[in-house]
Amino acid sequence: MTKDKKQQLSEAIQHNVLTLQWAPGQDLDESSLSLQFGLSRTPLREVFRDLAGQGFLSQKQHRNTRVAELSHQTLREFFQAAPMIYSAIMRLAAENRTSAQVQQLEVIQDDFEQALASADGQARSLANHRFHKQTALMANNRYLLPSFERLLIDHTRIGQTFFRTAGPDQPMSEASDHHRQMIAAISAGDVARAGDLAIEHWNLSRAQFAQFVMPQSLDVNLGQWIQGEPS
Amino acid sequence: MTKDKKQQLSEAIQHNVLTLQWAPGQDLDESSLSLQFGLSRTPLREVFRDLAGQGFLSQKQHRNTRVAELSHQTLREFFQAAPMIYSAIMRLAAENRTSAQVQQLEVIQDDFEQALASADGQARSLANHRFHKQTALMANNRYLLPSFERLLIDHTRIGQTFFRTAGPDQPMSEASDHHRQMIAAISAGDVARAGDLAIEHWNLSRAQFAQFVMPQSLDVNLGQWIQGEPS
DNA sequence: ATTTATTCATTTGTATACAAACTGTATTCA
DNA sequence: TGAATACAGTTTGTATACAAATGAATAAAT
Repeated sequence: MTKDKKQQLSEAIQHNVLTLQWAPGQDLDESSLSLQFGLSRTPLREVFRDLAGQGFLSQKQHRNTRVAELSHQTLREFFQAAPMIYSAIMRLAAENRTSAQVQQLEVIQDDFEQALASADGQARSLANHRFHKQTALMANNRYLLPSFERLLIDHTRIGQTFFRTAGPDQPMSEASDHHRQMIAAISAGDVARAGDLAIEHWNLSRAQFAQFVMPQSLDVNLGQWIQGEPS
Repeated sequence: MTKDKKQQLSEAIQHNVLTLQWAPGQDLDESSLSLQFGLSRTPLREVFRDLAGQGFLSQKQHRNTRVAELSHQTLREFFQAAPMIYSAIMRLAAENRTSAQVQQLEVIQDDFEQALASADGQARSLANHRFHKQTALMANNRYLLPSFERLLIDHTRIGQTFFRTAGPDQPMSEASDHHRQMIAAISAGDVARAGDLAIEHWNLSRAQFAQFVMPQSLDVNLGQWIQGEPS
């Protein structure tokens, strides 16, 4: 049953990071985790390295491994990159998708809608994560993937706040609508439409990001970088 | 003198991969390398993992680590992603550069021109690599960086053919011209111009890519994807 | 003769013991 | 009292021995 312990460990860490159960910047303890998962430190450290490479964790020489930080410098960089990469992924997904992948995406979207109906913020957020991850799989481009995955990690972490608080109200169902339209565009191979939808979908997220950042960086002129490049 | 053996090993591997001294797909041997660098397998394997995460190497479970492959599927994906990412990096470099970084870039460009004057294809190619890597550093965006670095690795590997064969002739000095213009645009903070130059510079590379691919995939309709998306 | 098992050698993966580096506390000296 | 230093405890990094998995070669069977 508990086949691949490394895989299990990796997924557990990813889960804890994405759901903010482990806070950004939080220290990880090798020995306690290795005890907990019945692994020695050697393979555990390999998992740490992989996840650091993917953007879940961060490592420095002779210092303990931490959950990747989410500073407002990070967020600035996020906003500079996200629309472009999301849009490119969506376009490529429309171009390269297979019908099996589209079916899989529909299943994931069903899960997402079910999660929206529930009160479980984590379930909502993770279902949303899986949706976008599937689009990246469909885009099938190894060069874009690592950047996209990094963006998605932080997008999901920031989105926690949003998915946690709200009921099944306005912006939530709007996001779900977008997903449905994306599936249609991808399925039809409508590259331009898929790209536009990504931008539209991402614009919807802006409010929630501002909300997340606001309390902890009042000193920053948000408008300057929320709306695009400083002139 | 030989301070950090892991760092040395990592750089040696990167060098061998980038210069094609290790061919794409070639197997690496843990025990012989660990002997050669005076490191035990544990830290050596950590270096392997890091470099696999960065796109230099590739790993599969219970199989030996290899130099990352360069298939023509890879190249297709390369062409889909490269112009966009290069252009974005160049724009951000123009936006975020510091004067110290610009100075550093000028030093690197001097090296590049010196390398062009020499007959050493590897030196030329690596100098070009360093130039573009510096622009990525200046762009200062952690989300874009991993994709850019992957592109640059394969760009450099493919470019070997080009830099090896030619003398200090037409396209070579044109590339150098572009570099100089990029420095000017970045230094002036001219975001749009920097982005355009990236596209222009990249278009120059197209011929050399076609040349690289041609002999080993005669069965593919090159025109279809060299020039952009299939319609 | 071709396919299917079985064995053995090689290579990858894991556990553990040991070495090096860092962190915080206590002690010394001005 | 305050700064600097030394020391101890903890944590990270490395070496090595051992276990598991793979692949090639041989033997067996149809």
